[in-house]
Formats: sequence, structure tokens, C-alpha cells
Amino acid sequence: MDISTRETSLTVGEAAERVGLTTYTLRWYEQEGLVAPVGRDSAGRRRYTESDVNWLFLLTRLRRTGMPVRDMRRYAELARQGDRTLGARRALFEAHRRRVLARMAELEEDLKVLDHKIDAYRRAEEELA
Amino acid sequence: MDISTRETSLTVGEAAERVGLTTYTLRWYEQEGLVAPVGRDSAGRRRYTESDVNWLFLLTRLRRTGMPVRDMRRYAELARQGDRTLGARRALFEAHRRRVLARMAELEEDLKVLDHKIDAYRRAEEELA
DNA sequence: GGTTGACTTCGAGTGCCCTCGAACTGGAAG
DNA sequence: CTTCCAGTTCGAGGGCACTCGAAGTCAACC
Repeated sequence: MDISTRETSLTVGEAAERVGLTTYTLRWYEQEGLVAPVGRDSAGRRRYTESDVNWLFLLTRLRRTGMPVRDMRRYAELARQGDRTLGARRALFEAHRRRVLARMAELEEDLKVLDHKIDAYRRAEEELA
Repeated sequence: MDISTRETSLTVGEAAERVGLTTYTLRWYEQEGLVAPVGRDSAGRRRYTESDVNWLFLLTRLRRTGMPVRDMRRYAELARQGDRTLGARRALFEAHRRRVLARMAELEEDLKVLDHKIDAYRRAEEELA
């Protein structure tokens, strides 16, 4: 393999490590249409480009914020249709952004419950001490 | 049924509505040991007390913050052992609190990615306009 | 006293997201 | 040239947290 290929493309294992997913998951994402078919070398092995890796990274953030795989697939389909879906993709992100904010607000509420509980335990422990 | 019972105890359906879970889930939680066996009326139907409902509410907050059912069970077991596990329960909550904080920090990072992406889409749309 | 509707138990089924085993292939190192 | 490792496909399996269907019971209302 030539130098330029070596410098810009990664095997499935390398890509997996970069983005923090397993090789199983990477292949599965591709199969599920979350990732466009990845290029192959002469032996039929996947070669991930920079932009493949960037895309995967974005997917991990979407996933981590609780976006279902189904929605990620919809997003991937939009992205594959090019510029004419820019608005739709932005809308998708804006809607998701609102969900993430709501989730964060929930967590803050829940944190309060946790803190109250911790406090109650602390006081109860002092009672018994 | 007498008035005091009517005022302080709820059927599984009522309890479910109060805490935002289904009747299925409430029974399943009990079966899984997340809830101590609930009192029954003369016909064998569950009657949830105030404190049952409070406990269930707490469980929903733990669940919502991502605590696995397995850990909730462990917590429930500790609670059933009385005062001598106060320290352990507090430690459990403190550890969980740290996880929630970490999760919130993650979400904030992810929100940044989302915002950058939204911005990029906005600019790309303007390019095309 | 019959109908309705919410309850009971039990085990099976569902949806989501991976995760893995099996059988095979091909390039690289010794 | 053999050994080894990382890759390939395919379909099956697994963990988690519910969710439901079936068959039955019981209290309440008309």
C-alpha cells in the first residue's frame, strides 16, 4: 500500500479504537445504514478515511445523547442525499438539541433528589452516632 | 374498606399513575425485589401506602438517572436491612451522584458538538441561498 | 344476579443495541 | 513455505427493561 493510503486510511480495528466502538459495532453500523459503505482495499478489507472517522465520531455523540439508532439512520440517509437536505438535517439537530436540554434539566432535578437523600442519610447517621 | 384505608392506600393502577409507571412495571419491580412485598386487601389486591409511593418515586428518579435495575435492587436490599446500612446507602448515592455529574458533563460536551453542527448547517444553507 | 372492569398470576414476547461464534481468506513476518 | 493475525460474511445469541396475553377472581353497580 502506498504512503498516502497509509496515512489517511485506517483498518476497521484502528477506526474502532479511534472512535471508541468495537469492530463488531462498526460493521453493524454500516450494515444498518448508519454509515455509507466504506471503501475497501484490494483484499476486500475496509479502509476508513478521515471523513469516515469524523462521521463515526459524530454518530457516537448522537448516540451518547440518547438518539435512537433509527433516528441516526434517518439522519444518515439525509446526509447521503446531499445539500438539498441541509435544512432537514439542521431541523433534526435543533429538535435533538431541545431533547438534550430537556434531559439535562431532568438530570438537574434528579440531582437535587439525590442530594436531599444524601443529606437525609448523613443526618440519620448522626442521629445514630 | 374503611375510611383510613381509603385515604392512605392506592390500587396498583392508582399508584402506577402517580409515579408514572405502568401497572405491569409496578408488579415487575416488586417481583424483582425493587419494592418490598406490597400489602394486600382482603381480596388479595395490592394496596400501596404513601411510603410505598414515595419509595417508587425515588426509584423512578434513580432509573431516570441511568441506574441499572440491578443496582436499584442492591439498594432496595440495603434499605430493607434497616439503619445499619445507612452508611452503605449514602455511599451508594454519593457514587451515583458522581456518575450523574459525569453524565451531565458529557452532555454539555455533546451539546457543543450539536451547536457547532447546527451552525455549520446554517452557514452552508446561506452559501446555497 | 348479571355485567363490567380492574385486579390476580404466570410465562412468553418485544424492542433496542449490540456481541459473538463459525468458517473462511489474505497479507506480512520469520 | 508455514504461521499468524486481522480481516471477511452470515446468522444466531445475549442483556436489559419492560410489556403483554391468557385465564381466572372479585367487588361494585344497575
